[in-house]
Amino acid sequence: MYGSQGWWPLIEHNGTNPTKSGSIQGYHPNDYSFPKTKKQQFEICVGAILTQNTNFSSVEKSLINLNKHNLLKVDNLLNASEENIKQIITPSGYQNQKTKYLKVFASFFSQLSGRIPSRKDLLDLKGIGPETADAILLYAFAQPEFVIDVYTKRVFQHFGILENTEKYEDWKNFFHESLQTEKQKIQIYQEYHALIVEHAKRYYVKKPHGTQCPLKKFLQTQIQSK
DNA sequence: AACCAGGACGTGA
DNA sequence: TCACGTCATGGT
Repeated sequence: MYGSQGWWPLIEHNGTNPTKSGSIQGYHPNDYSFPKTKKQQFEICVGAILTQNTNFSSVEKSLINLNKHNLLKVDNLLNASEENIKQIITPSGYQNQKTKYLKVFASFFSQLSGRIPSRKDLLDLKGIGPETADAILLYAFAQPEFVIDVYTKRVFQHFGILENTEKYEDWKNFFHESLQTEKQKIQIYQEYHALIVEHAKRYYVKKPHGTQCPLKKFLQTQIQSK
């Protein structure tokens, strides 16, 4: 129903017909060949950190600001002063801590020199938790790591699939086990998470969550009474 | 005007 | 391990 979501959005790309509106027109539906450059790869990582507990439309402003100052290049971000970065990423909030997170990650990223980071190495970085690590791995490095966010939990706990109190890894295992396809796995993981977010934004923001959810038509028998 | 957004960290029990 | 407070801005 919603169609391809075109995640992860990029502020500059050569994709054709970005259909989704937004301040950066960066979505690229049905094109899973991104990131194409190291700068785009780094931009996705920066966006994943900036979007923690923040609306992505606010993150877009910060990303545009960063790009305007040419700070989406790793080396330039490493050389920038913290005060400068703080001011530039103010629109997306938490600028004091996120500036430090970006500095730490930029240092890590530059030392990768093209290699794919391990999940554990990412989690050891201050400011990178399980969700941000998986978002970076899935969308920036095309690794098969399903992303679990608050929306995912909201939708699937509504139908009694799992409880919100389950651990992050348990939620992730459920999706990995349910999506055991070798074919197009990365695309499916990327698309499915984006679709969950889109769906949850429509039916799981206002409380009580999910009252108008059209999936009830298919899953009603699984709703657990409380 | 209160609520929340594509979380993570630090603390004390 | 786990529950809870904190971090900041901007849109609805």
